[in-house]
Amino acid sequence: MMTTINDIAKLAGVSRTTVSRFLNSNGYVGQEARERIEQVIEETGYMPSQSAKSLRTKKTGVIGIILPKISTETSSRVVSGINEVMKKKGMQILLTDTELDPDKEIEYLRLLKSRQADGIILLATNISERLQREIHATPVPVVALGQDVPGIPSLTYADYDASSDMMQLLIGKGHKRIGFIGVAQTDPAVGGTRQKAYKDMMEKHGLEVREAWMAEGDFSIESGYEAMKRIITDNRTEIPTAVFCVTDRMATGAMEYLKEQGYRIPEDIAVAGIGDAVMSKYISPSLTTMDYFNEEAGEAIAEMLLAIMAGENSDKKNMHKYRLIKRDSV
Amino acid sequence: MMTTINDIAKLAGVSRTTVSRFLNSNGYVGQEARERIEQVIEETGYMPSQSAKSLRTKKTGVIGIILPKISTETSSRVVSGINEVMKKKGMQILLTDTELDPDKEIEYLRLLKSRQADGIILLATNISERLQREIHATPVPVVALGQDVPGIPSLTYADYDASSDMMQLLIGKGHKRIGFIGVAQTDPAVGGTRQKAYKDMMEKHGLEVREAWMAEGDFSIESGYEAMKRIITDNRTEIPTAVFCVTDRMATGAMEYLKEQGYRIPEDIAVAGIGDAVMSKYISPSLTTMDYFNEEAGEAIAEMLLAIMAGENSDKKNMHKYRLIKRDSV
DNA sequence: AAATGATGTGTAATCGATTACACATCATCC
DNA sequence: GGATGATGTGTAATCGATTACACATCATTT
Repeated sequence: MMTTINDIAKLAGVSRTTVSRFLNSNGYVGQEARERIEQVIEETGYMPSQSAKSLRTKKTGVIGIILPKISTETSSRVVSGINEVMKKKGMQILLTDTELDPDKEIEYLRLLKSRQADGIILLATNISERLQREIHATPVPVVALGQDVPGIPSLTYADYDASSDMMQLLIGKGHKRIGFIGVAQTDPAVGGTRQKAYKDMMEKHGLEVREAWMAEGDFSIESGYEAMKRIITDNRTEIPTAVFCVTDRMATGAMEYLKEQGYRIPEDIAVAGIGDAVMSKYISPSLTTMDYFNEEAGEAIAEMLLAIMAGENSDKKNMHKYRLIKRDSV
Repeated sequence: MMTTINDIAKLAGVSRTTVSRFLNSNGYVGQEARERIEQVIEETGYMPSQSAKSLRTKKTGVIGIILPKISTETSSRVVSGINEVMKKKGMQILLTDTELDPDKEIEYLRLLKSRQADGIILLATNISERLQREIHATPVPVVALGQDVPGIPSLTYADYDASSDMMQLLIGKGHKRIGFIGVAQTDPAVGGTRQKAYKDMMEKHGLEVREAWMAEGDFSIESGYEAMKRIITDNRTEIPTAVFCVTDRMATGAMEYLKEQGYRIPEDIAVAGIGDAVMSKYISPSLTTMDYFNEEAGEAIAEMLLAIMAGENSDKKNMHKYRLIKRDSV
């Protein structure tokens, strides 16, 4: 069937040890042997079995990625960045998708362990005790992106600062009644930190944080639409003059509702998002948002993982840069 | 270090054969042995080594995907669909990204072969001789999505019909001067077929196919913008009254340019795209486009691959359904 | 000329699983 | 009560690579 190192050895008239040395370019291999092996490999199209190799070396050349959802813009940018640096090291990427289910984060951690991934990048949505225990029981390096998971190196987005800056922009424009569309608190970064920054900034500037101006969505465009609808219909008299949405998708949904109802953006109500989805530049009005440089973040976390795999004793907690993109919705 | 099947056997006081039988639930395992093994596994958190398993069984439980570009909406939808069906079978996905480089398609085919993927899904951008030869030399099933690669089963989008339908819509609205923004012919499906449908339909309805009304982009939004610009500036007197773009991204770019120049869409110029990018619904005016059901296509190609892996002698060439989405840009 | 080190190659153990085969034991059937 | 088949377990070969170790040859050094 598949040609093996033994076949190559036989055909080239050498021992498989020599073939192995040739393949891995370690140890000495004579000119003659080298040429014969080269030729036989060429003829047969031989490729070493990774399974056999991994069994011996304990290295698979694969790094696992645990994503909350495969088909989101953020995920694909991050994966692209990770891939960018990993492929240079000849490493492949094994993808898993938790579909936002915390149990699956644990399940996939186990799975990647059994597949002996050389390292794991976790885009967590929670930081439960169980998850932390499971990570601890993982013999290969695990790093987290976007969420500060205690005990492991991570690269997080500067959610607090970015959200504060966005609020600052809104407040600087004179807005007093600012609404908020967030997500569930179980997600510490997106649900927790961004909301905390919102509240802190409101209080810091002596502005009222009114429950009725806050609504929760689930990352989807539709949920942004519904959240906005709730805010408007629950506040007949005093509706907000600006709304801070924690994602661009929800901001897009919110804008849809507002436009439908005849509100002018930003004259009647300003809208801000986070994430710089491609779309945000092309909707009308274009959306003021935060660029989180997801692809670069992917590259950075990959570099971190690589460094740790190379033995660097890293316990780093890094924060990634961000950039405010002012457009027409504010 | 890692606990192995031997450790489990020793701790449970049985042979590793029995443990293996327990793990794979084949052969008989007595009640007592079963319980002891169960307990030891629980205690140790043991997970069988996939490398060792694969070495023996020749099955890795991994299927490889070769993508032209990881971070596109199409790719991530397709991958999501593939993942959807693969995970039910306990299969993992190994991603590779050719960055639109035909040589890499071959390189990754080799790589996936050496990693002994159980099957390969190829989202090809070309169908060169070399590629076909390499596929032929691959001992595991290879299927193609989106491109009809001779000699292997494939699921293609109904590019000709979909494009014809779109042209029909445009022509039905009374347009006579219809422009076209395409991509390089090296991509048979997107570059070739869609353009052919455009030309055929023009001719069929006795409409002039003017070179100056056709421009080529590279899938990017910016290239759509530039292509539109070229069409407008090269046709001072007789500009098209409609433009058919082969992707939504390029259509978006084209619309940007038109809006910038003060053209009204669709009154002055109608624009149509293909792909139903999320964005297309939210830009102004919303874009008339074709839904290719990428996620379902991903599921379908995964099912095809699975069937072939299960021994079904499939040589099928399927075509995926599509749906015209009429919105406001036409 | 003997010692030394570089060069080149092979033998055999090993990684952690699966599985064909052999061998017990025990209940059931005629 | 011996044949039969189901149940339960172990021995050992095997998958395809890597690598420690041994050994041979040859050139160079002293």
